[in-house]
Amino acid sequence: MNQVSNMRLAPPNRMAKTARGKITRNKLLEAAAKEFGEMGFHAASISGITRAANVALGTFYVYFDSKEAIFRALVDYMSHLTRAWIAERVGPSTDRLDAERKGLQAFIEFVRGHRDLYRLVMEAQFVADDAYRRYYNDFAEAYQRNLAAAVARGEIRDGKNEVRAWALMGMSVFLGLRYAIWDDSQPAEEIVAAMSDLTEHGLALRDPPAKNPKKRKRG
Amino acid sequence: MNQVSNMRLAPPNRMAKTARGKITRNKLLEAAAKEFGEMGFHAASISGITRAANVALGTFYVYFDSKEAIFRALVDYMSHLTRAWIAERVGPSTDRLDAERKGLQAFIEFVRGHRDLYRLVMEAQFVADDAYRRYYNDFAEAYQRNLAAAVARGEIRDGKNEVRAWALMGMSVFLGLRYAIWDDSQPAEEIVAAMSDLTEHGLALRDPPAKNPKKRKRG
Amino acid sequence: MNQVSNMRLAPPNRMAKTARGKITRNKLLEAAAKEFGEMGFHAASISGITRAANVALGTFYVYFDSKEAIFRALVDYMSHLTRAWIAERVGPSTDRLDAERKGLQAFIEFVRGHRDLYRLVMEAQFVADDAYRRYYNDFAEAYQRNLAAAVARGEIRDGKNEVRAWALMGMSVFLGLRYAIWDDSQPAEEIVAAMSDLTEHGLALRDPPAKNPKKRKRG
Amino acid sequence: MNQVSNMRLAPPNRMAKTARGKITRNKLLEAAAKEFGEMGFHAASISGITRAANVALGTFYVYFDSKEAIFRALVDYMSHLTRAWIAERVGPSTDRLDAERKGLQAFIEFVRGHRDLYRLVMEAQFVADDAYRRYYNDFAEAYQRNLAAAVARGEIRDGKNEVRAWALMGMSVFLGLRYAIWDDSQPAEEIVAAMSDLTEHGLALRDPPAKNPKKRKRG
DNA sequence: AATGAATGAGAGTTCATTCAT
DNA sequence: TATGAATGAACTCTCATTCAT
Repeated sequence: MNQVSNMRLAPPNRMAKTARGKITRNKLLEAAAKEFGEMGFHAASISGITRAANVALGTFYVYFDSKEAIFRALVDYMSHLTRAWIAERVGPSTDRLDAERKGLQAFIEFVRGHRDLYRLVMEAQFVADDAYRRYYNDFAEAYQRNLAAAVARGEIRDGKNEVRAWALMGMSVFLGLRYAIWDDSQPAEEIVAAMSDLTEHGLALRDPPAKNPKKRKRG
Repeated sequence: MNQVSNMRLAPPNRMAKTARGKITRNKLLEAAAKEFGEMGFHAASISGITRAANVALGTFYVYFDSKEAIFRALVDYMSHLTRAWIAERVGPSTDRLDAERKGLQAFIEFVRGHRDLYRLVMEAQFVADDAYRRYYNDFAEAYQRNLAAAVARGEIRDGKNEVRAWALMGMSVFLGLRYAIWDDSQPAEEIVAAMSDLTEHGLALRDPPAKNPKKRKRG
Repeated sequence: MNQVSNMRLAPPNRMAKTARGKITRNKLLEAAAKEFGEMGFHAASISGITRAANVALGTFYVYFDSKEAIFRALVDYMSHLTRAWIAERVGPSTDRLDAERKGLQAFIEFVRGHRDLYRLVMEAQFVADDAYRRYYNDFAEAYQRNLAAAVARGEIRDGKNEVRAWALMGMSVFLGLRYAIWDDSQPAEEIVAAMSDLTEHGLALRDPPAKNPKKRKRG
Repeated sequence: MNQVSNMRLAPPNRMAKTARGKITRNKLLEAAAKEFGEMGFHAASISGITRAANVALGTFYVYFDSKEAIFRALVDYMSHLTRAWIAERVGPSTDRLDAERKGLQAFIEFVRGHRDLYRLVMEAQFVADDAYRRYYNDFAEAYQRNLAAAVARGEIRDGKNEVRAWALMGMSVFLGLRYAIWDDSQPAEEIVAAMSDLTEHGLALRDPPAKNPKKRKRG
């Protein structure tokens, strides 16, 4: 459950100067992740966080400027964490369609394993809009680049990659919400298979229903 | 901008019995929609709402049980409003792919015209999760039914319609966020065209990359 | 001791709309005057004020925006109170020197009777500097006008009345501090007599020390 | 502006034993003078002081017992500084009226050059009342002695010198506030001239309005 | 002598909700 | 139906001070 303890980086704000300080700071980050994730930003309280972290109330303000500041730190951290997780599972140089499948699979697994933390990202839209936008804009840009590269390699059809990136992110996010956060009973593979079919071949019939079947050579 | 005044229904809670009462209740709903949309649930205040509605503070509780109650009423109302708007623009019996195009177009237009109100729906996830789930579950069910019917009619390929429904909703929502709420400068038609291409034909090359390049007709 | 209950005006901020409201507001003003006067601005607490006023904590903020706001209200109020007190005792149309005597006498009596309240005015310099300046600037202007009028009437010698006004105010304030706030054992009349002698005739010998001692009648 | 570094004395509290210690202590005093002067006692913070002094927070308590302690040290120091400055400029043995003029001139110049530090003295009334009283009592006593001596020398009229001392100090303080701290645009000489005229000759006409107008030479 | 992490009491302020009128 | 005064729990944040290193 110790979802934040494996943070390699300790996001800025007010850095600790001693080892003890770093430990305390991390305890606070972990406790905050838990509190925010479980109760939401507004229901979470600083005193709850410090209680969970086993430090005095004032200690919080030694390391963070405000409730919002630690929240932002966590959102930014999640950005790295999500990307790292997915990148690791997608691997370096697969073809795009395979990467999509692996990416969604990794994403769903990630959300299932970090439900609370992911909730926090979604709530950022209403607490730290700029951090939220940054999170998805960064993601979208990388996505777009990957799509463009795949087009260039002749792996996928050409298209408006920016829109595609946002559409694909939206899919993942909603599938994550529905099949990871709300109900994780279905095997990720099934979700992935269903979505892959959609994203790869679309809804349309391969040979679109022709009025006059004879005329058809193809689309 | 009087977005709520044309509410036909006045959602439950505490119905007004007199004409005067109905007017007051509607003033409160409108004011609340504006306040919640502009400032978010937590930053909005009852006193802000009553001030905007030009009634005394106590009057609020004549018509609504709590801050959350009026918020829920608005979320539910939005559900009807969105669906009505889209249904009207998609029309009765088009083929599914066309309906998808029209539906997304209508959705983007709707969000662009009701930015604040739509924000409120998204925030529901953190304020009234059940209302939020209901909102999307209802949507997803209808969506699923439509897809199933289209499959039955032989209009689209078969597939796991539940997943498809959530994926397609996610696309719309994210495209709405990106191209309606954050930046509405691009013509909706372009977004629709780009997404349609994706949802209809997918990313994969029409003739999937053949082992033997000779066989390819186009690439 | 009920020093503020005889306030006729209730300074603005957030006016009460009902009789009950006015009463509550005045209770708060009285309690605040006492608290600020006795403990000083920083040591005084809102909860102390509301406790003394016998209302709930939140009630304070129904009538005042902040701790500073009620403090300012009291400073401004003191300005009126002081002036009214003195004006009443000096009477309408005496000659200037007599007015000075009566004014100082009234001032010392006022400070002796409103020690705490007067302390509050002095502290304003460090809490609400603008209110403090306004207080003395207003006073100084009136003073200056009176001096000018007296000069015009041939009652007193001509001179730079602005400087005179500030100097005379300074005298009064310090004598008030020393002989009213710190130690009120000496009869006001004696202080007044001593200061009048100074302000009327100055320190210099009546016949200024002549080069030629013969001319001196007394020394 | 290094106003405190030339402190010869380092007031008690906790003396430094090493040269390094003395330097640190002085850095703290200087930083505190600046912080208190600029922001006032309550808005100033120990951490602000140590930051300005470029030492760690804990170091403060090596040299001073408390925030109030260092404040007091500065008030006492100011007492010496003010007196020294004025004494130097008034010189040893002038006649009293001339000394008054020179004294006020020196005082105004001093305040103009040490605005912040002087502010600190005034605030002492609300932070360290005893130090404040000591400050002015000491001043008043010296003043009184000077006046008595001048009376004895036949330089000035006899009168109640204690009251005179407080009155004259009040004048100076208020003129300093008005013409040094709030607005220093007017030449000190003009202020001094105007006040000297008042303190030397008073307000009254030289030949007080006689019953028998014939005797009047002027007015 | 110097450091800086840790403390925790206490402050001002907000605001949904209640209730007497 | 409408009012608006009153409530008080709960919150975030500050900062002088202590103490182990």
